[in-house]
Amino acid sequence: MTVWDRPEPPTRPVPLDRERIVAAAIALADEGGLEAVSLRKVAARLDAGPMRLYGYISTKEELFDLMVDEVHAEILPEEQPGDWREVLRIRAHRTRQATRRHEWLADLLGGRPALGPNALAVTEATLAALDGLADLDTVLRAVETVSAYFTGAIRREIANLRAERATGLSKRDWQRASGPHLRRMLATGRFPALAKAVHDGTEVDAEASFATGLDWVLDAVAAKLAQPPA
Amino acid sequence: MTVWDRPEPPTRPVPLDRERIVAAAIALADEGGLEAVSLRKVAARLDAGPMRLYGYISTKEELFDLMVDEVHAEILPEEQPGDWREVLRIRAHRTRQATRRHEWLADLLGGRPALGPNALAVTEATLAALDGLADLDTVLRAVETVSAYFTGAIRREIANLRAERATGLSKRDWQRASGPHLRRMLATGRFPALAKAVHDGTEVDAEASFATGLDWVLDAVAAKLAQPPA
DNA sequence: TAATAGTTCAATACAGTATATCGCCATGAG
DNA sequence: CTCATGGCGATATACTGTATTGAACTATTA
Repeated sequence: MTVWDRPEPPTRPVPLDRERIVAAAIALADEGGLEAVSLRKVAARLDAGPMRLYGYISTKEELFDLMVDEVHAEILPEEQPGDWREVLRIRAHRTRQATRRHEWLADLLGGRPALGPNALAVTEATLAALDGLADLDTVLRAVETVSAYFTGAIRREIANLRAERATGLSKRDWQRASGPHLRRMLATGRFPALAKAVHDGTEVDAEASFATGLDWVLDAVAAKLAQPPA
Repeated sequence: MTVWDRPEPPTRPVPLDRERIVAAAIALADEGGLEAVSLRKVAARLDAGPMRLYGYISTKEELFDLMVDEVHAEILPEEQPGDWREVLRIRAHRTRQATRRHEWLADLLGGRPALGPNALAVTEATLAALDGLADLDTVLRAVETVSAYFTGAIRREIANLRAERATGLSKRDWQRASGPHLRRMLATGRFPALAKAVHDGTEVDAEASFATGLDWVLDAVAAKLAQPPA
């Protein structure tokens, strides 16, 4: 027996911490979606038994919360522009980009209040940028309205993207041909306006349509912020 | 042995169909949330074995899609007003109300493209109301922007509602006291704007804040629809 | 140094999940 | 009455999250 086949010493297990667990979970989710995240697989990726994780997190939901918060660190920009409108626009776009990097985020977005440190930091930065522009309630409503928009828009975008991927078709063709199902539905003649929309609608890229809608909402918010408090 | 204790004849199982399955699933979800919906429990509620369902649906996801579409029947109003703005507003409010009756809908809203007959009918009605108001692409963006808003807003509302329920506190108090966690966070002084918002923000009821944000978005959309096509 | 207390981790266990496979039984036709 | 067919249900598989329990190792105390 040479040194080479002497058995490895019983590998002192690498100490775990939340960060490493969350990182492993995110990696798993990036590769195979949220459903690929199981405590067993996360643990396996860290060379640990499943039960080991429960020393650091107390439930799978909590792990998801931690994952969401971790991504919020990517969303928070390094430095903020002074213009409130730009702050909101950038936040929306960064959230969208983060979701494109981590598609599973779409499944979690808006599903639970985000109270982790990074999410709070994002909120803080947003509120700070709008502070004093109008009475507090108006400001809050402005922020919430914009967030509601981009949350919903991002979710829909990802939902469509997945549907396209599943059929391997572009959005146009997807709606045109989408399985026999939609075809049949449209062929019934019960949905003339929809049929026309599917037929005549231009295919606009997702980013542009996201940005356009966002600008509309920002316009609306600007108008309300400009009004003197009632 | 009297007639009364004569054993029941081997109950010819009630024939199943999608409608009954979906209804059972919705009942389960209404009572215990989406996570309470398992194929086993749905089947049990219909006095059937789990495998029986696979003759009518091919996967659990499909069952969820059917549930969502079923609720869309509640969302589609009997008769539409002529005013496009009212049409959009009513659709938003009806979606919100449906989600309050079926909270689990919040978990599914926007998660997948809604292509069932009822969902298509809702879309059809909406598009019909906006037909001709502007060029098609603008109309589509208008509809999508409004949908994105109310989807996101409804999800957040339900998320908050659940969080409040979990702690048994009102929104105000929830944020004030919310476990030790948020308290500690705010106490660090790292989130002054947020702290001020939590401290000074008036508690507005969910419906009013939903309606206000919706009006803002509708204002924005109105402005864009009014503009002559570029 | 010896013994003991305590903490940390992993194996096992349990109850549940979605879904595939297969064999039986009941109903229909001939 | 017999036979075939097809729907149905029981069983099986490979997972899931999580509770419990016991073992092994660390640190402390006598």
